[in-house]
Formats: sequence, structure tokens, C-alpha cells
Amino acid sequence: MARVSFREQVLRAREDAIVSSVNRLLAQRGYDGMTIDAVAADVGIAKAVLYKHFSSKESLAAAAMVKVLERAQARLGELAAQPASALERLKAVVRWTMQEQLAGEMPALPAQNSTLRSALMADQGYLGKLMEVSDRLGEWITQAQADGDLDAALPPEVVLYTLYARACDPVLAVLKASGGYSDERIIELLLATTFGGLQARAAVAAAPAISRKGPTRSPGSPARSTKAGSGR
Amino acid sequence: MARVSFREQVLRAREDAIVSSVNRLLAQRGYDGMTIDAVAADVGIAKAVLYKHFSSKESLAAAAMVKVLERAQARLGELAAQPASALERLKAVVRWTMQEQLAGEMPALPAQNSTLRSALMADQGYLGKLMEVSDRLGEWITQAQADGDLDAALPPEVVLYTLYARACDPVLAVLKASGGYSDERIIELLLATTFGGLQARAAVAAAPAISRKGPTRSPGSPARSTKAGSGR
DNA sequence: GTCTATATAGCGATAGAC
DNA sequence: GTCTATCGCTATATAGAC
Repeated sequence: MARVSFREQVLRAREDAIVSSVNRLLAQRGYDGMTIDAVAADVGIAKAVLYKHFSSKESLAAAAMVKVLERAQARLGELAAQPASALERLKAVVRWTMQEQLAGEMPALPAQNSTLRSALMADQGYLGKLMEVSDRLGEWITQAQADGDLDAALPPEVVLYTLYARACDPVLAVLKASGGYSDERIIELLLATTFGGLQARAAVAAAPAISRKGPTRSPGSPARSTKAGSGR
Repeated sequence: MARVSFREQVLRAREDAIVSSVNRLLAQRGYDGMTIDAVAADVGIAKAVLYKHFSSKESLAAAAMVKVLERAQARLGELAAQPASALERLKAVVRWTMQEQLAGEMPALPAQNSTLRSALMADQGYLGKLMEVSDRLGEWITQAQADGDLDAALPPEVVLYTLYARACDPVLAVLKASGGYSDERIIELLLATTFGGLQARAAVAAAPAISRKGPTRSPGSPARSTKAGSGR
């Protein structure tokens, strides 16, 4: 019994290592760019061993998504324990998702992949966790609307989807790549643009005051300061 | 000379048809999901003929992106001719990109694909058009900030990237798939969430007043109205 | 100049050696 | 129980028939 339990433990530990690698590789290269060989190499095991744990590439992605949702659940639990308004909690959640993104720990799935989506929709573990997370966020959203902190004219599900979308917002990666901003500054900027549109009023009050370089520019001379491009 | 010109014209017409198909297929299945065979079948020509016009899949995608930028340029020109504030023009641009998305005409590229990105960054036509569009949008952005309509604390490039990101916002597709909203309603909702975060004040004034079903709900009973889920 | 048939390669998945 | 070598499939790209 003890030996079986020990073996179980070893297997679980390795599964954790696998899922962790998948998480990182998904974040770096995306689902299509991630190869099974790369996963095996990253974990340091043979590909055949990988298939002893997960039957397909899709199940690997599903496991990674479940792990992300579990981490999100843990974060939600922490936030629920702290005294804060619903809006503050929602902001903290989005901040966390952005930190995960910057840390390269937020897996990126294709917006619409038929086989992958089918696999995810068939995965009860994934669906269950997703619904639990969505329910808790939904409670905070409606609460924040009742508090007058979020625009009550927006259907809660629109707010929910928007929060999910910000967890994989490409703007963050572009700003990071541009190199002109610190991680914390990027998060503050995106929090400002995100919740400025979600809260009912006083949009930018949440963002710290920002000192512009040089004297205040005359409104008459815009002079194209945005030639960056950097192609989507 | 006339015959050559005629042949030229035929070739150009077919290239337009090809690019049009690529646009649609990119919007439907994404870059990785789009196969060359599907493009040839959609256009109604043989695959070999396709390669007479475009040397690779990447050049197909680049051509599609250039076409989108050209359409955007045309739209920007129309808007520039009309009397309106910079903010109104920016809103009109975003509205247009969302209409394109809903019409299935907005090609979707992977967020980070090494070979594709390299090909795009090497495409002078693409880069030139992108910079032209970005310059014009940048002018409107700084103007809107000078007008006090956009948050002046946001770097213009952050606003620019955010506008680009909304042109392929997955939230739109999710709301469309949910079936609960008309196309126009979806656009109004996303315009509200987008510019609420970008304009300095009076966030939701742009969105039309929305009549909620039933009597005003008591703030004390949130009762999870968001169990939708719909996976990422 | 257009299509059929094929070359080539990369990747997911598996069988067999040790 | 772990790894090497390979299968089979799909998709990009091309050569040759008509």
C-alpha cells in the first residue's frame, strides 16, 4: 500500500512537471507552435513516457488550462478572505492574470480551433473549474454593479468575457516587447484602460498620476509621436 | 501592349479574388487552420496556379493584411473628409473594424508566429501601409487627448495598440456565438467598454441607454446571472 | 496556362529494444 | 519502466501531363 502510494506520488510529481512545462511552452509558442517533442525535451523525459500520462496533445492543453484555473481559484480564495470591495477584488484578479502573462505562465490557446475546443468542451474537469471561477467572478461583478462601481448598463457576462480576454491581451506582450515600460507600469496602464471602461465613472482615478517627460506640450503640435508600428 | 495590359488585368483580378478568399479563410480558421488546399478550392483554381501568384503561405497572409490596411486607409480617408472630432473619428474607426470582424472579413493571425512575423516584418508594402495607418491614427489620438476627450495620461502608443487589439477582440466572437445580442448591440457594448477606458470622463455617455428586463433588481440579491462559461 | 500527381518534411503517436 | 527508432498522416510546395 505504501509502495503504491509512493509510486502514485512520483507519478503525480512528474505530471505536475509536465503540466508546468506545457504551461510555459503554450505561453511562449501557442498551441500550434508547441510540439510534443519540445514538451518532452523540456521536461527531460522521453516522448513515450509523456504518452503514458497524457493520451494526446489536446489533453495536455486541457491539463494546462485546468491548472491555470486552479491557480486562479486559489487566488480568488485569497482575495475573498481579504476585506475589499467587489471592484477592488476584480481589479486584483486582472492584475494577477497580467502578472501571470508577464511571467510567461499564461497559456495561449488558439481563438478557435475545432478539435481543441471540442476536447476542452468535453473535459468535465475543465468545464467544472471554468464554471466555478465564472460563478465567483460573476458574483463580484453583480456586486460591483450594485455598489455603483461597475457600469450597471453592461450585461455581467460582457464584463466577464472582457476580464477573460484581458488575461490574454496581446497589448501586454506588445508593450513588453517595446521595452519602454516596466512590468508594473504596463499593468497599471492596462488596468486603467480596462476598468476605465468598466466602472461607471471616475475612470482614471484608479491609475496613479503620471509625470510626463518635459514640459506640458502645446495642444497645437501633436507631431506624430506614434511611429512605432510593431505590427499587431 | 494592349494585350499585355489585358492579361495583367486578368491576373490582378484573380489575385484580388485570391486575397479575398484568404481574408475570409483567415478570419474563419486563423492562420494555422487555413490550408493552401482550402484557399485553392475556395478560389476555384488549382494549387499550382496559386503558387504562380504567391510564393508561399506567408506571402498570402501578408497580402491579406495589406488589403485590410488598404481598406482601413480608405475608411480613414472618408472619415477625415467628414466634419467630426478626433474622438468621434476614432470611435468610427473601431466601429468599422468591429463590423469587419462580424462580417468575417477581419483576418486573424497568430499572436506570435516566428516565421510569419518575420515575413511580415520583411514585407515593405505591409510595413509602409501599417505605418501610414498608425501615423494617421496617432494624429487623431494626440488630437483627442489635446481636446480633453481621451485620457492624456495614457501614452498615445498604448491607445494605438489598444485600438488595434480591439480589431481582433475575441470578446466579439464570443458574444456573437452566444446569440443573445444583435450585431449592432455587440458593437455598442464593446465601444462602450473600449472607450470608457480611453476617454477622460463621461465614460458611458456614448452608449445608448439600455432598458433592463423586469423591474430594477434589488442590490441585495445578485444571484449569479453569469453561468454562461463558453470556455475562454 | 491549367490541372493531376507527387516529392518532401514535420509532427503526432506507437512499437519494440534494453 | 524508460528510451530509440519508426510509422502514418497531413500540409506545403513542385514537377510533369494535356
